[in-house]
Amino acid sequence: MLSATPKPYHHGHLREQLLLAGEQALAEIPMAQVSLREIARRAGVSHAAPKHHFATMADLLGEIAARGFQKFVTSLTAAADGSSPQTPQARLLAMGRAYLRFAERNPAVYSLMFDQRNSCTMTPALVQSALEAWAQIETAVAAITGAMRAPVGAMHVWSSVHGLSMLKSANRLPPHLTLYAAEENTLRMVIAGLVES
Amino acid sequence: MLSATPKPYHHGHLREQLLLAGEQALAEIPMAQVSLREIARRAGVSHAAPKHHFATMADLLGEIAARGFQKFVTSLTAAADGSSPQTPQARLLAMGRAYLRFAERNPAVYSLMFDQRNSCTMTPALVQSALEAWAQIETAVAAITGAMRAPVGAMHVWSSVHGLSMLKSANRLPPHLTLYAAEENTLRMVIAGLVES
DNA sequence: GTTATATTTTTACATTGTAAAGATAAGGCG
DNA sequence: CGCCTTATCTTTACAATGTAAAAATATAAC
Repeated sequence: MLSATPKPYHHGHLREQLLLAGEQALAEIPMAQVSLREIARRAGVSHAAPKHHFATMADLLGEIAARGFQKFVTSLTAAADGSSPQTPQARLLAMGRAYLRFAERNPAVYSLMFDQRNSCTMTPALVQSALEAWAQIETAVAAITGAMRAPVGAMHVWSSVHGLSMLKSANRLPPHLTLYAAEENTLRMVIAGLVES
Repeated sequence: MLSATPKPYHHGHLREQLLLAGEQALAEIPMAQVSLREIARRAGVSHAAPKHHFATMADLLGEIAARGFQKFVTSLTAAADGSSPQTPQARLLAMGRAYLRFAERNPAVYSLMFDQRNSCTMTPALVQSALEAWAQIETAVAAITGAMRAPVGAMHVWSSVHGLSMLKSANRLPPHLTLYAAEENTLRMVIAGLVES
């Protein structure tokens, strides 16, 4: 009865194209203007076409967020495994820098990944990849603090970099700070807090 | 020609009532359902009535956010000046706890205060009260680190508590953490990072 | 009391997300 | 190949939203 053909019928790859169009829109226009109809427009289909691939807009955004988390995990891994022999601290520092860079380069997707307004659905894929990211940081922290203290330590680290990213993209940091140096110092303080607590 | 009467004409205090209705709505219903028309409904006026008091919905929300920052500053001050003789660390710890409590009790207003989507206007009042909050934390940090390092230290502290608040309200913290203890530990690590860096 | 002005309501419009019905093309099967 | 089922997309429709303009109404000034 059912064909398991990977390619859809008319458009080609509408589902994938909608995701790409959504990501493109999030990168190009202010978030408030990203609508389902706008995404459909960019994909070159009618405004109701997405319905058969995503029941609701929150589902589409949820999948975009999940994909964001995957790229995010990839970025952190790449940064951590970058230059070969490292101390655990240097490794965590590299991950922290990669974290901040990802948030800076993908502000809209990043804010979707940590959305406060339930505008994106918590699909299993989203939860899954979010937990992966968490585990990744927890592992890096464990190498410094030991497994016992890793959960709490990871929460400390994540809170700091997440908070800094959000404050920055929301323009809620006071103007008299030179950002780059402040970021580096924050990362150092976070790690110091880990070690000394 | 112009009267500087503080009380409006028909309704009584529509401007104030709209702000109250907005705050009430933010506290009672999910954020996605808070609309200008809903707020007008709660104030018992037509959907276009707000126009003469707030040019746009973002302006109304901006003023609600500004008021949020004012209450926020008040809460932090109260917590800091609570029990009389304190070490600088104890004082900062109390402020950190008050910060987390405010965010927990007013999640919608809090997320408006740090809005990512430009859904609220950056009125001068908003900027002003946000800077006050910042100065307050910076002062408390300066008592520990000295004025020189206070700006960077304040950024570290604020990032941590803000990040933790957001992660919590967005449900992005892993489930296996017992929250209260983790919060206390995070605050301790933040302060340790301040001192030892 | 009359007039000017501030405030609110009515009415209107473009846009949005979603639902349902209709059109279209692909695949299965004779 | 020809028919039919099914997946995909479009058309059409509807309720809700933010904003704008016009009409109505109450307050203040004189």
